[in-house]
Amino acid sequence: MGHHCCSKQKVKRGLWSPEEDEKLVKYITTHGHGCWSSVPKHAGLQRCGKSCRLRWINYLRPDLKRGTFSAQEERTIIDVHRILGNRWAQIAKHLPGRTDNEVKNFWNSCIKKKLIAQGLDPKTHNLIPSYTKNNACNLAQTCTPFTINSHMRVGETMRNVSAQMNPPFITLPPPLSHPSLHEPIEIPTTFQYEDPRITDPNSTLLWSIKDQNPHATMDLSHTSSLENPPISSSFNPSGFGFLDENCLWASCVEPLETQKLDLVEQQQKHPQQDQQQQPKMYEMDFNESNDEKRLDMENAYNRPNFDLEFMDSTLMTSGIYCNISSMEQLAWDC
DNA sequence: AAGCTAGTCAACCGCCACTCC
DNA sequence: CGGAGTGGCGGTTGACTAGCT
Repeated sequence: MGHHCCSKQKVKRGLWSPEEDEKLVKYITTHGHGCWSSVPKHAGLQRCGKSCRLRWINYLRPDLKRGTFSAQEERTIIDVHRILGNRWAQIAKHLPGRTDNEVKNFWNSCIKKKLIAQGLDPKTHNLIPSYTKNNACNLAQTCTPFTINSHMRVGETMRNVSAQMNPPFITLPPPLSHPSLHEPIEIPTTFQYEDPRITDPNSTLLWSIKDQNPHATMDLSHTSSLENPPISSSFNPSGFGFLDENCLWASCVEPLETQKLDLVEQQQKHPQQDQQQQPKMYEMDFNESNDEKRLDMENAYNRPNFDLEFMDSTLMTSGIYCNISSMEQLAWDC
């Protein structure tokens, strides 16, 4: 059963001959495709319009790159796939000269296997539980969903904004190496953001972003809330982090997890004192029972104004994105 | 050399969303 | 409002090829 336009006419199927290609290219370059259903008739082809369209888009288009994917392209595919999932057409928009079909094939035939070989679930980019159990890294958690904890002090009160973002929304890169396989990328475990507008050092607002690796924690000290996304950022070539007119990112040596461990130790030593003096760390992880919040995130993702800059900064601070322009281009397709 | 297997990739299929009448 | 036509997309298939036995 074919498409509507195919059912009415006797159409040829299978591989295209050079003659057919020539006819199609000749017609489209002179007339444009216009209505695809009328293309085969005008071009003298015994194909359905849909087949012509596919052939043009996937093979005959003059701006196609073809050839093997570069390491950079592979990284881009993995990184965008981590966010968008199997939205091949959207992923392909980040790869000039590549088609969704090409990206999809490359993913299925190559990247997918590499991720599996690294013990990563190609769908979620999280560690596969069985792999984790057998892995020497001895991760206590297995496939913990990506979590954002925002500890915000508003006046004298702490307001907690926390969201769990199950894949495919955002996950951080795996703890040991990036799955692109071409080159290992060091992932900074902690980030500290200093807002120049905040003069009181005690008014620090914390964001922690945790992935499956408890040691790969991103601590964004006082950053914008989800409702107020960070201002557009630019890549800081000096190292991890970003510089822009309103934000200053800097990598921090001490992982948040270490800080938490210190807290635990101090709590054990001075349990009562601690409750009063230590900065409160409210945890409100959204588990699977909290579908409503998760749905909100999904809706937010599907909205045109989805906070891509937040994702941008999230990925960039993870050190996994080398080409910021392509991340900024995410703005168009959601 | 022949047969088998796995990988690659072009093309198809089926579905959905949109537009037009 | 609903159906037809169309474009677009993701999943899947199958032909082809390279490598191995």
